[in-house]
Amino acid sequence: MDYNFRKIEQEWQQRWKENGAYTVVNDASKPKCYVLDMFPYPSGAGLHVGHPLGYIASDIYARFKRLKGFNVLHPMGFDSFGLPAEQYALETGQHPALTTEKNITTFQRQLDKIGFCFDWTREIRTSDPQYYTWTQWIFLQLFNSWYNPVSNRAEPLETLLQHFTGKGTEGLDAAKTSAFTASAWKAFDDPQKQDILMHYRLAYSSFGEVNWCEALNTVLANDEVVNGVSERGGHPVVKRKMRQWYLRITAYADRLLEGLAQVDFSESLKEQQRNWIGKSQGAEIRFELGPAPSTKEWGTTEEDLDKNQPGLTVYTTRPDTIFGVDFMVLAPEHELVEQITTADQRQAVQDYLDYVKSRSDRERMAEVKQVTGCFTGAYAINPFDGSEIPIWIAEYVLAGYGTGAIMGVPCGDERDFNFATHFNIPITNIIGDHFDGNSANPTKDALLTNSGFLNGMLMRDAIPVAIEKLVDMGIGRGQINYKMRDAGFSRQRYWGEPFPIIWADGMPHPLREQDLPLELPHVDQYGPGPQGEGPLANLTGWSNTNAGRRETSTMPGYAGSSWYFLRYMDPHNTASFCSRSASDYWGQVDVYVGGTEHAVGHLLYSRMWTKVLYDLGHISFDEPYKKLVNQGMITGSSRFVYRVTPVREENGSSGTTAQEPVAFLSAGIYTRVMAMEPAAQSAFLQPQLPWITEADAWLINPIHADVNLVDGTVLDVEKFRQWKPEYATATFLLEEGKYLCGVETEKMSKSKFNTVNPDDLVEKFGADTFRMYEMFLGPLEASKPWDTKGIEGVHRFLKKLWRLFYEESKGKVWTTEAASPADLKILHRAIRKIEDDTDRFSFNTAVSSFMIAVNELTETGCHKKEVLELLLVLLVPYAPHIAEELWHQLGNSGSVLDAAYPVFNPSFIAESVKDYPVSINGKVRTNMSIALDITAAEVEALVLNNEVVQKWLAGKPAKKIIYVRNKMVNVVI
RNA sequence: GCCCAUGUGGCGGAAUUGGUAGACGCAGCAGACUCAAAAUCUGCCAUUCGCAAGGGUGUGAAGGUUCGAUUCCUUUCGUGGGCACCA
Repeated sequence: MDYNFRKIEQEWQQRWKENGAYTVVNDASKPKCYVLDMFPYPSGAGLHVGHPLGYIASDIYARFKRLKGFNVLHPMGFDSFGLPAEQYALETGQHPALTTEKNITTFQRQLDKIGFCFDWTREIRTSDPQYYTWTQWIFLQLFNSWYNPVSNRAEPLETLLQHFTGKGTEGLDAAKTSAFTASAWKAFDDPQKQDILMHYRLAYSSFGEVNWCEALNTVLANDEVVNGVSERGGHPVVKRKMRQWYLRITAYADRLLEGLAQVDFSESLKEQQRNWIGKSQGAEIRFELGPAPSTKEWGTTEEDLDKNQPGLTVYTTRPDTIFGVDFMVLAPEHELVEQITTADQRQAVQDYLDYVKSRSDRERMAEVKQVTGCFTGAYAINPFDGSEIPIWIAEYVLAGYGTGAIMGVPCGDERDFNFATHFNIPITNIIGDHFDGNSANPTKDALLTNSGFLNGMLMRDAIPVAIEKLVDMGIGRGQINYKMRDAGFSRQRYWGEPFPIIWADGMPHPLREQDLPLELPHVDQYGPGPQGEGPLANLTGWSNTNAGRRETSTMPGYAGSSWYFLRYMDPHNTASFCSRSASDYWGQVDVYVGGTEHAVGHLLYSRMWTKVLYDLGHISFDEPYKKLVNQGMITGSSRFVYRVTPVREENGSSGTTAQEPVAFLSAGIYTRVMAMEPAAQSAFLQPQLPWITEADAWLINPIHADVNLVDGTVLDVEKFRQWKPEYATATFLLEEGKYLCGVETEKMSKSKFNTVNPDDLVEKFGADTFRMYEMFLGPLEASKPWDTKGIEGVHRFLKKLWRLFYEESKGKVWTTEAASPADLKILHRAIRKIEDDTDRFSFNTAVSSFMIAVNELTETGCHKKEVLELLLVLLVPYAPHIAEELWHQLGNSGSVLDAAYPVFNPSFIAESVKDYPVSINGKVRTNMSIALDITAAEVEALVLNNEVVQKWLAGKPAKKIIYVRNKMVNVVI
């Protein structure tokens, strides 16, 4: 009886499907565990071996937890709204709904072959109206809520209205709108009130500068723009003023930051989120404008800091360096520029502004190091010593951050130093020896000099002192800034959730909840609508209603994915997005598995939505994911052949027509030839390639060969000849009868011919082998190269395991004989190691431990059911088909997953496993067994009586015996 | 430039987190079985000295702490990723 994996896997997959083996019910009697994968976008391109990596890991973990008695939720679905399907529709005219459906079918078929334990009854698709009705519902919650800075949470708009009616804007952040009193509020008309409310809503519409991508004909969020081009497709992105929907994620900046302390994410991912949020603490300082020191009394109240007051307000994180200010710089777009520029500088400033305008964002980004700027002719006054500070404009200061103006402290800031040096602005040194005159020193640990009342203070201590003084003088205050901006939430596209909004009288009116879902209407044309609107604007019959005109943009891709993990808990609920009992039971996602590419997009948005739903009382937790595991990339291992190409006389370009001779050099020959002088090269090649005449008449180029035509590094020459017509008659220069390819590790991509299709491997080796091999490749979180050759080792292991039960010649070999202590030692060591490894997501070492155990059992000839059965329990998360099959062969019924075996009970592990090494003088070590938790004296007696130790001590007394942790005994002679 | 990772045989990687470095697998070499192939099995496989027994060296490099360092600290180099005029 052979290991017939094809038959076994097909039968078990069939059985699982028929029995609904992985259907999960909300069973409050069992502890829960929620294991989630980042759901895929169903793209049309097929899978390669890198794609299932995370799914396999989560599948193993899900089964493992079920084995340990947990009720495990392990669902799968599709992020089925999105740009690519619509781009495809534009090119081919196929409706996105159709292509998406088709892609999902393919996707599911591929996944099913690998034997995942997804509960498909809970499948969700973000483009399904049953699903997006709740996306729209949550949008309305956001629209009808505001962030109360006093209670520090989101609240329904009613509490804001109460506040306005009672106290006006008193106690609220004044920056949002200009202040008004309760009576003024009551006097406003409706449009005025709506306009004010819009400044508070968590989802709001506003006229502002957006990232516009002409090629995609839509607005993009900041995280969808990378280096000035769109993340998808790499199209140019420009700034444009438009009316847009936004998500007030900035209100949650602090809580998103603080929440990172409670979640188990990798340090680098947390760092990425922190960088994105970009919190910085500093101060805003207002400087009086020159030219001469003013005699005006400084104000002392908050209102005096109003930006409308004369003066220049800057933002700095280093108010301690205020005596080192040698110049001011405004962003070119700063509103004061026009006002303060003096007559003799007007032309120069205008020229500079023209220059700045002429430069694109990309140019600006590419030439970061270039120092440019222009003096305005105006001066600000240092409030402490009355000195005049020249005010410049320069593009390195950004209008959108802080106040759009900075104070230049060249001795402490690199950019300021470069600026001062470039424009010959004298530099004031306020840090004594710490400044050497050649470069800025951004230290906080220097003692201040030349700094008036701050003299002699440590800089980091001077920061609060300086702020306090500024507050006393009424010219400054502590201020926290964030780099993060509110997230753009509308797209001028078709394939997304329609907004449940109707515009009338210039105001947005939400649909009533009972009118949801607002279904996406069918279109035949996917081109843009008029005036920068999306395709929905072309459907005038749909967009014009009695109540007004519908919002024609749609929600972005991240809308549906920001809350999908909640829907899995209660996917068929028609009364709410998820019943409170379901979300209370399942709670946070215990383990979330996915790539790092969503670090600052999806992961931040879904964290925010969770916090909003929590604040509004819809769920009981405010962080969605307890633990996040980022699987690493599987890189492709590309194979190269080295082609010798003649250079055409006429134009000097290399030829590729079929008539021309084609030759390939094996990798070793290539290396040798490349090391030769040109004359030697032709002398070497000519005997074999007669068409080579002169040294400069040919070229040698490495080109990608399809990895599927290569076994290890040996090229299958015959298959290669058939690959492309022009290779059919090629000459191959071999080494020892073989053509060897060059190897390089690169990202997997079709164009590099280094992708490997999982279907082929599953067909050839089986799903169990494939699953275990993907895990065996290396640590889950590391990026590692794919090597098809290695899969045979894992396949051999499974065959070896099978032979512990059945052998071809003898048939059944397993017995009911009782296990010996030696057998149990092998088993128990495996249990301890594999359980621990699986718990820590160290799947590669767990697979190794399986191999060791099977090797040992084979070696000792152990075929005992008692031992093998428990091994299957351990194995079922990794290789479910073979484990279930053999489990049945042993005469068991039901699934191994539900076997109530005491495998994972700590007391189950025999004493036999516990042996500990002894180390003497750091030199000699051997194994000996000692009991746990014995006293130092007992250890001493044990060690000294130990035969091996006696031998090495050779009669000499030990000076000291150290009982180290990990039960290691160490003796110093 | 800043931040975060990371560096171990020909290759992927292991080392119970300070305790026998190189587990396990791939590749390679030698052998068994076979008419042959496949499959399977056995042995060798960091480096150096040695016939051997047995030594020496060795975890990117240089220091340090420790009885003991791949692991901790300092400096430095290489690779990968993120951020990038955020004041």
